Amino acid sequence: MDAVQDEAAGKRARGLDRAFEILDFLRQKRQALKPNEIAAQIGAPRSSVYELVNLLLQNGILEFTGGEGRVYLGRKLYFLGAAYENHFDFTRECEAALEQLADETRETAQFCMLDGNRYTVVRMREGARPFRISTDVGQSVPIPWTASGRLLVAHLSDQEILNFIPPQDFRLPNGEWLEPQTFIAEVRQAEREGLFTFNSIVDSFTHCFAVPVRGEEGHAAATLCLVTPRDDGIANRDRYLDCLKKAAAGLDHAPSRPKRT
Amino acid sequence: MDAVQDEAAGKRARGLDRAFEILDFLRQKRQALKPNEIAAQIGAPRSSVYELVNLLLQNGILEFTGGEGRVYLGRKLYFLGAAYENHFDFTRECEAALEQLADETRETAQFCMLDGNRYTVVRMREGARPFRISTDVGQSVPIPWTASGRLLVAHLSDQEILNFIPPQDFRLPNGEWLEPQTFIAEVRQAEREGLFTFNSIVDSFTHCFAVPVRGEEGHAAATLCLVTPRDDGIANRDRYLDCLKKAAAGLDHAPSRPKRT
DNA sequence: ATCACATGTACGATATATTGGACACAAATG
DNA sequence: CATTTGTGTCCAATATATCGTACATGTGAT
Repeated sequence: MDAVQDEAAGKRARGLDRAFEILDFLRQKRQALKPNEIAAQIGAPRSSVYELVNLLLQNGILEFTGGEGRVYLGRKLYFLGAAYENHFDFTRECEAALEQLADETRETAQFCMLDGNRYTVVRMREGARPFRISTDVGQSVPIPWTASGRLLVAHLSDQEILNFIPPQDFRLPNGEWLEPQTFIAEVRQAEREGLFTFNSIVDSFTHCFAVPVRGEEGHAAATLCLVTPRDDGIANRDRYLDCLKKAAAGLDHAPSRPKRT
Repeated sequence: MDAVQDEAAGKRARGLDRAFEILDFLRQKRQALKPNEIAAQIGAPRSSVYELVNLLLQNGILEFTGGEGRVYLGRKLYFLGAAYENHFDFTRECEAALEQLADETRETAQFCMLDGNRYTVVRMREGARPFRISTDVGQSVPIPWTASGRLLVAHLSDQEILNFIPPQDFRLPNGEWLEPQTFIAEVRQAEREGLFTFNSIVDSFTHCFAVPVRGEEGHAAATLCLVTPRDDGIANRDRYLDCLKKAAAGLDHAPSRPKRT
């Protein structure tokens, strides 16, 4: 519904929201930070951050690490994440699919999902020529920057897409502005064709292939992608797409199916 | 400090604490539940639980699954847990150690840690005779019930141990009462010897071996364990302990060492 | 039909969590 | 030496989150 909640000025933030904002921020930074630094960088009152950090420390959600009072994500989060992974048991099948893709194509293969209203690489298998991939596993990236993004929002209406994606995420990394209507047209095209491919707009030398992995609700719960050198990708387009579709078929309905019961 | 905080009557619970209580409860249950059921089973006001569940749903911390409005741990927790695992990169080395133990002993090997003030099996490798192990991976268990428990609290003073472990956890599964002083004596013995072994008090047919894996602070951050049939365990005691110590030495200082930086 | 129960929603009262600002201290900077 | 910056703690004010209660619904039992 309200994708952006922190727009009103002079309003107090809810502790829970702030807490998860802190956790997400630490995940993005991927390093331990002092409460003071966190407060400054997320633009939250220092006293609130100190209070919340202490609460989270007591719960094992955060841990002291790196010295100097720095904190990072805690063990409890690992346990909770492991329980999620155990329930929605996509990991094993996912790894097998990536393995298969890597074997057949020798290219870099990725398993991607939405993280809130952004895109993230959940698992990756490096290809035979491991060139520098621009997005690391676990980093969240604006949806419009990625081929997978076209598939992951395809179940939403045009208006829902516009509400869902933060407006500033249509600003591409090279500074250009991607017209939302252009993006939506690509989404609809991807939806019809059941795939999306393009020359990456994050770098200037890769071609990206994405196909949907469908969940219980029938829409794309995740995607499988290949990231290839541009020449290679264009030369092997049909074969690569076949490999992707085959691998995705093996995962379909898996990501949201409980392990048992 | 204050291990038990929900003792005072007529006091409001803090949303954050309640929220993580809900998450932990779902993890213990390992299944999706309706908000109503959660409220009833953790003894929290229904209106509060509905409010919190909705907040957590909006944040992706919880997800609808299983129909009928049931909720379970969400994808965001998986991402946060993965970030923790990536930072404190014990997984790879841990798996190798378990593999090695399983090869050398053919017995069930476990990697265990504290989860707050209880004990949990983080990873397990089934042995050649996979009999029914009483504790599953991810379930949390009273510290006094386990061999590892003796090692995991050994860095605390006697008084700290008593404050740390919930009093009711000294009630053993067979109904007997384990005198805290007896437990503490065993803790000190384990600390001196750098190991603890006993016939399991959870079941009646296994023998347990535990050795510490030391973290940066020098005390047991985790343990490696073997769970064996009693005869086997007693017959091979010395060899098994050697295997454990060797494997633990390979992990020492690893659990809390960042991958890089 | 009547009752009991499970489930979800709505709302007001009040206990309290969030917040800005003051304070203390150390370290860096001029 | 004076000043600025970074860090953490403490405190009171008030906006609001929590919680009891009431209400609405569906379902199954008696």
